[in-house]
Amino acid sequence: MGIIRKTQAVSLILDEFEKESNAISAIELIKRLNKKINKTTVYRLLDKLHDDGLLHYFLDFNGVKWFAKCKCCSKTKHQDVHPHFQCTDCGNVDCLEISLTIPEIPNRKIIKSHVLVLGQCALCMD
Amino acid sequence: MGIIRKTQAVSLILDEFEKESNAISAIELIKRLNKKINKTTVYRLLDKLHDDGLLHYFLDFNGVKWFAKCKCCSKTKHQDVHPHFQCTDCGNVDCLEISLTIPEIPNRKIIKSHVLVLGQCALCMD
DNA sequence: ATTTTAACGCAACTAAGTTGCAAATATAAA
DNA sequence: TTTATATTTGCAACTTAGTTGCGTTAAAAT
Repeated sequence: MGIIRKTQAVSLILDEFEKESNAISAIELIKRLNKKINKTTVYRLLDKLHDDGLLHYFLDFNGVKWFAKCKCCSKTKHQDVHPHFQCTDCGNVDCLEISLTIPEIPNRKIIKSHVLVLGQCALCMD
Repeated sequence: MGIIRKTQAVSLILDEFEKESNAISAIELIKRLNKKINKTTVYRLLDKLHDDGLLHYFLDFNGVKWFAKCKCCSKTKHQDVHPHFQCTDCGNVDCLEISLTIPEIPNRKIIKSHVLVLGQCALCMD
């Protein structure tokens, strides 16, 4: 697919990711842009932005889809393979700036892996 | 919660996990036991078996719930923290017998983590 | 300015899982 | 071994997150 036209909806979504350093769930984004963009469009654009390598996504502990800006992905390959962290208290999700290496596993060809860490973030810790 | 009565439904579910060494998705289990147990009951019992430390569960790349026998969990603590592997071809999921250590992260208290690996299993590799 | 084609909004749908409640069944008590 | 009590079950209806089809709107190419 890929983005072809720079529409108003595309800018609105990209704006949200500009002013937010954390990841944003699809649900949250739909809430924020409610009345401005239809949820179908939000889902479709998130997909396209992912295809274009502008965003990456992952599922949290509840199976909900979260999106975040890619720092080093191209249209062809999503290089951004880092763990994601979800706070039990505030529910916020962000990308961890560490890289984990999954060891080779006999008799299996690893394609990719997802690491999701659950815990308390700095703000919720005390 | 916890299992209190050894009912027919409980035995049927435990049987499925006896004859299957891999993980089983809730959906698959409901299909297999269709006509024998209602899906509400299946979900409820899976929850209870999890609470009792007999099963552990995790979400796959599609956000679908999978359950597998615990090898070393108690009612109070789920120790079974190992990666899970999903095959792109056959869709089967199983537990990897390796343990990964998530490094300490500054300013965060880690509670638990999920590692999900996607790839090809031995049977689907050639 | 007109045409072409992609993007959008809406309503209706799907899939996975949950909830409330009455009926059935297991266990405890008599 | 029957009766009483309480847990389990099945059913239908609901919820939540996300998807699909299609007619309309809006970019952008001509």
